[in-house]
Amino acid sequence: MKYSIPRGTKDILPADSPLWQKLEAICRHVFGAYNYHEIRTPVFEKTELFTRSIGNTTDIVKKEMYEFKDRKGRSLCLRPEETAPVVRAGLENGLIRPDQVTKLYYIGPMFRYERPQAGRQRQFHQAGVEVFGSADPLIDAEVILMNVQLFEALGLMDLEVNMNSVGCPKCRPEFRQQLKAYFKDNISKMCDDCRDRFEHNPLRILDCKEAKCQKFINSAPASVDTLCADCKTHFEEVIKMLDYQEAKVVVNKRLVRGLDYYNRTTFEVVAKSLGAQNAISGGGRYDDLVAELGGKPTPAVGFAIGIERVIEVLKKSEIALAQQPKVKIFFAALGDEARKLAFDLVIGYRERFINADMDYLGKSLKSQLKLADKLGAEKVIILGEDELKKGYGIIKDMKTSKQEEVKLDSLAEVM
RNA sequence: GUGGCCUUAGUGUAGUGGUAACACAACAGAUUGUGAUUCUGUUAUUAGGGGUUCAAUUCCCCUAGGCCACCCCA
Repeated sequence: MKYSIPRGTKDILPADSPLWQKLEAICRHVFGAYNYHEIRTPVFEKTELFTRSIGNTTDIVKKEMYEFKDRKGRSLCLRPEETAPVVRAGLENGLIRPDQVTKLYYIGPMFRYERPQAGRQRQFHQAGVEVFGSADPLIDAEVILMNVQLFEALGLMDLEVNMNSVGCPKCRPEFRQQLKAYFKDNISKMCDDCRDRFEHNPLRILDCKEAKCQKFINSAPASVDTLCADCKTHFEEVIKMLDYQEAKVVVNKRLVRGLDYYNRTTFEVVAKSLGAQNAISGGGRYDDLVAELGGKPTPAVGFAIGIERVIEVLKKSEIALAQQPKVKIFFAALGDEARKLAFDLVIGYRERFINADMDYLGKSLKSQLKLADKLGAEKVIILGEDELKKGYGIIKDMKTSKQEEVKLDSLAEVM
């Protein structure tokens, strides 16, 4: 094959696209019910937007960005995530204001230069929401509940919703210190990755999967125990609201999120059926990002779902696969005269938005009927030279195989 | 970026150091204008490049891609 698809990307073929459409429609439906409005931003942005927001030390920025220079030498990046672009767009267009609540959602492709694997591609799709302007725990709860409702609406089962609080710039340094103090003595006995994390990002040690590290991690201090008074109250309020709504959310003290901008509430939903890359959505609060990107200090919360991963779960669980549209009426014509008439009639049906089709290859009647059958046609109109001469066509019901003769001028009204 | 497995017709799979098999799909036909069945036929120089050999699809190396895991993340 001379041309093949770039590594880590996938074509979404007609067999799958109805499922995508269904998923997107349900996202819009649920987000709409919570009064979120769609925003669409460019797939590329100035590189600096991402280095500022996501954090210079994260893998995303260090080695996963599709960066390029345009013809004027400006450094641009294919977006690896959409929170920063939404903040940028919201600020630039006056949508985000400290004194009002703004609710936005987006659906679209993201790009990260990673080694492909199950549930991980270089171009993948996310649907996400962002709320700006409120620090109220109700908003944290609302966003989590909306996420849960979305998955329920899709019929997903065996999900686990984890949440945690990572504190704020006031109390997180304290937690970091405690962690480093705790691991200091034993870090030499832990894995290479953890030793690296100890230096650069001690919080990440908490979700290491190595057995030899686990025994030390188990009794490590938890972020929720070192929260400052404000963060603690906030966290408790969120939990209270979720309990009140009977949401099945589990507090997971080990949950750490990768992006630098998160503070206080973080959460993620994992699907047990998926394998290593099993997080199907993730998000949290990021109260300092808007100011970091040049706006007035404005609290915010958001999350994103990984569409490919959700699609995988949907396929595995055999949840009602959406159907391709089927042909309602098919015209089998023989001879130039008849084909011309058939074309005229087909167009007429289509103008009324009735799915109609015909043969374009000059096939035999037998082949045309075979095709009609394959397309799932309900009715076939047979137009042969003999019929044409006599001024009628044959209408055949493909289910019952019954045929009847119908006058040509009433063929436009069969369906 | 690291590691393991893999790469044969449209799809899914056999197989052997001597010039490729099966299933499904697709297309065509079965006395010439009627669909799901049945029968027949048609459809591949075995990912690309290099090497070993009289000879490679089968052995070795490289490249590309796929799958899976680590890292990380949705």
